[in-house]
Amino acid sequence: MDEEAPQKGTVTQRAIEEIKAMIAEGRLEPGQRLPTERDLAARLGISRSSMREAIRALTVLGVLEARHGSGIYVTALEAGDLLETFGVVADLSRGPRLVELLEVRRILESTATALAAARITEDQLAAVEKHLAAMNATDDPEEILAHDLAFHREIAAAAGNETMAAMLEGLSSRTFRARVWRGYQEEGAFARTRREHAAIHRALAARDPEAARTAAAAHVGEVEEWLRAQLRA
Amino acid sequence: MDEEAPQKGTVTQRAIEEIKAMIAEGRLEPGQRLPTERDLAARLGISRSSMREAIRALTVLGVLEARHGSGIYVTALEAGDLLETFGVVADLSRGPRLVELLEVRRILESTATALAAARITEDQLAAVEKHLAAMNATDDPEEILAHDLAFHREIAAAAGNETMAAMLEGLSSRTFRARVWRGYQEEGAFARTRREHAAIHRALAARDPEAARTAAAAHVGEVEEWLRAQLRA
DNA sequence: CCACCGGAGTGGTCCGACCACTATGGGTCG
DNA sequence: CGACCCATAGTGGTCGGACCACTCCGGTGG
Repeated sequence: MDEEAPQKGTVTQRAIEEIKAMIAEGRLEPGQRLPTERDLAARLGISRSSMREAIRALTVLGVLEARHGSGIYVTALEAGDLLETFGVVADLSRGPRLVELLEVRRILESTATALAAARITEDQLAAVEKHLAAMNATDDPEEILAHDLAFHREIAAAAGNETMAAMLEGLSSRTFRARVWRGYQEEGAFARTRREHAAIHRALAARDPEAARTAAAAHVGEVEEWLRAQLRA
Repeated sequence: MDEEAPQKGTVTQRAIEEIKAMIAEGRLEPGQRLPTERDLAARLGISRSSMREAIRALTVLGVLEARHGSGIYVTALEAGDLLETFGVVADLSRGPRLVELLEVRRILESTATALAAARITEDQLAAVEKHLAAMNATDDPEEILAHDLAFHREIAAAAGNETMAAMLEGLSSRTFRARVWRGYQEEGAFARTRREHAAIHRALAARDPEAARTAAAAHVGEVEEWLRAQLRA
């Protein structure tokens, strides 16, 4: 009864599944510290090298966190931890795939903005306004970009769904870099963006979900259309 | 001009960024074969062990694919490749996070179903009907589950957005397992699911996007509500 | 011409050593 | 007595080399 020889795939893959299972079954709680690499390797009967590969894999997935000199820990398993990789996906997508990604973003962003309009608090609204004002007060592209991102991040947070907010975060980084490049080519893009942001803010302040949904959809759709046109060229 | 000492983070992390950059900048095309592990390690001045960790990390992200005895290749970078990890996220999410995930699925699934209603071809509709019929013809939970998944997969595919379809695929595996468990407890769940599926199919056949959106939202919302109730208990 | 087979090359695994960092506890100084 | 400092044990990080398992291709013999 020695439970040998499952032997499916690589030993590293097996180790990954093993640790995932430990977490899924609750044998490992969020924040908890794991045994040492050497222990884990011995326990599964594999070498430390292979175990390290497994740990590294789960680290990039945002499931584990290795602290040099201290130990390996399970992350909080919050949406932000796990969906960080989502940004990588967005960064590596190109062509038609990028348009699809933007379409997804349009759907989620418009819904999130609509939810935010219904739920946003005064404090959160003030934060949104702060970034809106800062965005309009400068013409340094880098700074505008930062406040633009923060603007949408605040709104997503106000929607009350952390998972959705984390996904939107990932869907934005690449998108926004593209928009900067866009500003280079198309004059008037900044002014249009400013109007769109103002419309979104108006809808939020008025607590009007439908107007917020429409404004957000138009905002993202604008970029989407431009990207579609670029691909045809 | 020897370009030394960036030295940020671990060498493995640097290697990961390096390869990601190669792909992002187009120096590596989808499907292309990479240099050998030994070459890559030498090129970046790191050990093979560290390079292997980097490769393993990008492998689990669906960016690279290692073929034993042959070489390392860049994947097609299709939505399905990159979003496979999305399922892991869903599997490891629990409690409130799971409800949020389901909320995201409701939004995407309803939109996808609406899009499908407008675009679905006769062939695709036939495939949907096939799974609907098969689902109703058996009472083996496993088989029902399989056809249920396929039912929604066909619809997502008909929506014409591969990225969205891949995300929904990841959002389903965990969800559906939960529903099976649900069937154990709540009588009538199967019958209700059957009605909901029929409503979705009706909307698709009628090419009625709004009806499709509503039916799909209700379908997912049903599970969502049940899960919310479970969490309160 | 084809089937077979061998070797070269590749990823997969393992080992053992050492480095870099952290945390802990005991000793020291104020 | 208390706060500080530092030696040290333990942990993850890196390295190099050895060997195994598999794939692929070209030569060889039928």
